[in-house]
Amino acid sequence: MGSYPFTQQKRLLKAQEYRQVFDQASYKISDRHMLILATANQFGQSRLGVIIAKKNIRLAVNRNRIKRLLRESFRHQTQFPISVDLVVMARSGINDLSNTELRQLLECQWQRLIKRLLKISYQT
RNA sequence: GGAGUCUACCAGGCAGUCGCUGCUUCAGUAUGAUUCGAAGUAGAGGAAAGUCCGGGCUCCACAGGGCAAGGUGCCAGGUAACGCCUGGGAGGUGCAAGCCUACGGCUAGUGCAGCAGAGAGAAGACCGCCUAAAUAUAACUCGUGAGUUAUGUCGGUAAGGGUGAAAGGGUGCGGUAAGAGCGCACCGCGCGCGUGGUAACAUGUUGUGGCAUGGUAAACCCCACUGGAGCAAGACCAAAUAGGAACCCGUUGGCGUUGCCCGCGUUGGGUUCGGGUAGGUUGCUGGAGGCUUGUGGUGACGCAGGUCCAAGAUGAAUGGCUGCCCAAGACAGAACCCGGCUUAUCGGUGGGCUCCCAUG
Repeated sequence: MGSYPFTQQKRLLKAQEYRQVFDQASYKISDRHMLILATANQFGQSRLGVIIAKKNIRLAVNRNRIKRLLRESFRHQTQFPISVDLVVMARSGINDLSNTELRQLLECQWQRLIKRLLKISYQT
């Protein structure tokens, strides 16, 4: 049975690491709830960073909820063909989604990303 | 039983499974640090919120005094302290239990007050009231300036009407031309004194004043009290980089000093010190701590004993999924820590008190 741990190595921790993703973002997936930036890394495992602006989601309780759901969904996601650094930026509409809706939406976004990644890796 | 009021408390639960953070123990590589693995254990709130006050803690400033700005403001007590709490007083409100109060000083000064109204602060004559004094006209009487009556002017007047939120104490009697604290009695008010109370204040007065003292100080102002900034405080370690210091090596190197030599200036390499950016460590949770027993106090709270240890993250943990149950889950997430205040909030539980109805 898979345990899917989520340790410090699987997160973006420093401002510099976030900046790298912003500067070299080779893949972008966007809709009205969120924006996902991604870039390939050399660590052998994918890493996640989350940005939720106070302006978009006012209450700390809701910011925590979205952050946790994002992490949980990312933790169960093991199908990336190459290791990538991700930054997920929340937009204000995301707070209207229920837990179930958000989970389904994220599942869908991961599939879109995987397709893009596969396409690139075939070309190279 | 119904209605109300005050106060204390709870904040969905259980099971399975996959994770996250701290701590403890065990095991492995290779001593240790560290990392990984396993097990155990702990892991948001009554408001964690707003950041509105007060402290602890840290740094800065500090001989003493003054000025400015802001805040607080009945009295006493509690407290580390407060703008908080408790008790008391005063005023308002409710049948009551209760609740509310920005509650120092406009008999220090300055200012302000729409509309209405004659007049809004050493006030005022619109209607009304008066003809005593002054004066004008007319009539009459006595007889040449006096009297009486009538009408008016000036004048007197704050009783009555009218305006207004408010008209410069109220009622009665005297008084007067009419009136008026003008005088008196009672009531009210101020001052003084007595009594009770630590005091705010209450109460009495067979003392006194003759009404002088309208409102507004979240208007200026007067009186009393009041250092500043914050954990991104502060402390430590420390790649990089700028410009430095000391020592050593070389001085047989380069450049300049007219060509050469000496000398001088400048330049080099290494080590250490210092510096402090990125980053890291610490501050960081055992405390004005919780629970409980006794005791002092009307109470807030104090004192003494016993017992317990209850989050500590740092891109930031405390969650996801599945199933079951019910009264169907609100507001909402620690970020140095406490004491308050304010605001948000689905429901529910216990206790005290008041009023109404019924029964005994």
